[in-house]
Amino acid sequence: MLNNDQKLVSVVIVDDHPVVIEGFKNVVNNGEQLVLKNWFTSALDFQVFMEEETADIVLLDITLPDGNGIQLCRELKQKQPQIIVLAISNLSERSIIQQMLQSGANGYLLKTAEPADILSCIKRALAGEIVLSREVNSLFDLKALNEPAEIPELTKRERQILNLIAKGKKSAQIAEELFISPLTVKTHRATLLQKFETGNIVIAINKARIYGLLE
Amino acid sequence: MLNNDQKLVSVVIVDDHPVVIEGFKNVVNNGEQLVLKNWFTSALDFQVFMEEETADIVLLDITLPDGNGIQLCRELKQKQPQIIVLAISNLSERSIIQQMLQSGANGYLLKTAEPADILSCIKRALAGEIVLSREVNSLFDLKALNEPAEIPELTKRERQILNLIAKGKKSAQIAEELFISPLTVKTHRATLLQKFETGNIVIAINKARIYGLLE
DNA sequence: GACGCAATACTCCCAATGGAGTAATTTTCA
DNA sequence: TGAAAATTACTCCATTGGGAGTATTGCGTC
Repeated sequence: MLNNDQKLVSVVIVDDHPVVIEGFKNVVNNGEQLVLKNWFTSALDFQVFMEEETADIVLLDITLPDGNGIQLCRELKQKQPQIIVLAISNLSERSIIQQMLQSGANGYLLKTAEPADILSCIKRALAGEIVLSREVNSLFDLKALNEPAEIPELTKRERQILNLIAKGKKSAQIAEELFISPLTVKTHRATLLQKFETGNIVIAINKARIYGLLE
Repeated sequence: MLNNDQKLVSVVIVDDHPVVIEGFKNVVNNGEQLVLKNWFTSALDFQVFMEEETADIVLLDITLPDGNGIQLCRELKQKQPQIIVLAISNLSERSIIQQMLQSGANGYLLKTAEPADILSCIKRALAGEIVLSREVNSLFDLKALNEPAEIPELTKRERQILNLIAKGKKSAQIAEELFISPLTVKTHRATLLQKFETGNIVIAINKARIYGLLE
């Protein structure tokens, strides 16, 4: 059902699950004027591609094995602000949605959203709207989401160590694995507790999980 | 590429993400003789359907909003042992794969698996093999996965305390909250570590989460 | 009423974690 | 190239957690 007087809209998908990409292919193919330009299962490949190329819409998973979507979105929007970025995620935590929108995303879609809902969001985002998929919309007020929220910014090493802690490894094991002193692990651990504003590593892990900083 | 002298293989998909279902539709449509019979985004709907109907293959997500796949698989296999159940999941935790296989699943696929890998697994499962997707296979030895694994049986109090620990509360806080001695909390904590066969409470929490013992 | 089990509470001892600093070296990037 | 940030490593001290054991009370149930 192509409308000849409107140009095609190119879409790029970033998600570490090939099956999810297959799913979005279906959704995109059912959308008017939408053409899938490329897809990626890693943040790095996507970044390399975006150095040279562009797209009209990027569907961006926020939890990727080699990077976090919030950061990715921020960087992309700095270089190519005209691109419409729609975050896709499992998480309906208020703070992470906030973070994503404040990083310049044009919308936030849950992976539990129906294809029709996704297409409607894409269409509205193209028209300049900031969009939330239905379930997110029913949970949060878009206006209220514009208050500032602080997700701690972790360094690579800190994220790496937090992930190991979250897997149940002790400082000594982590030190051995990373060829550093247990005392250094202790330092990172302390920094993590500070950044998450808690004195309990289990709480830090929980927050990190919510914010999508794990895995 | 249908082969007329072989009958069609009916597939049912259970996953709470419509996009993932769309993806599996693509994968199934590219498979020889595979026909998608139905799909569900909730455990309950699936169970109701399976009371009256059957299928050759069930692709079963293990994390569902209203149930856990391990239990679902066990129940399904009791009623209809001929059905080939392939678990699909994000988790590559040894213990959960073990648990799934011991609940009668015919295989375990990661959501990060490539479509070709998934089709190959389906084909081999149809031939009677117990299959693991490529990445799982490289991590674990199938034989080793057949050692018995058990979900620990927790008492009410233990589950209650584990939940509080998982929320990041310390023994002292828990004691205060439950009007018991911190030493009693310590005893329960020790019992939990024993039952989960670990010396690290984070690992106990992770296992409990996987087994659906939390919240 | 005897038995099993859950829940309670304690002992001693040692290892691990958390709090608060200081500081050198290496990487990153403007 | 120079400044800022990240990574490394340490000190001292207090609190918490983990290992191993013992023991009492109370509640179902067979």
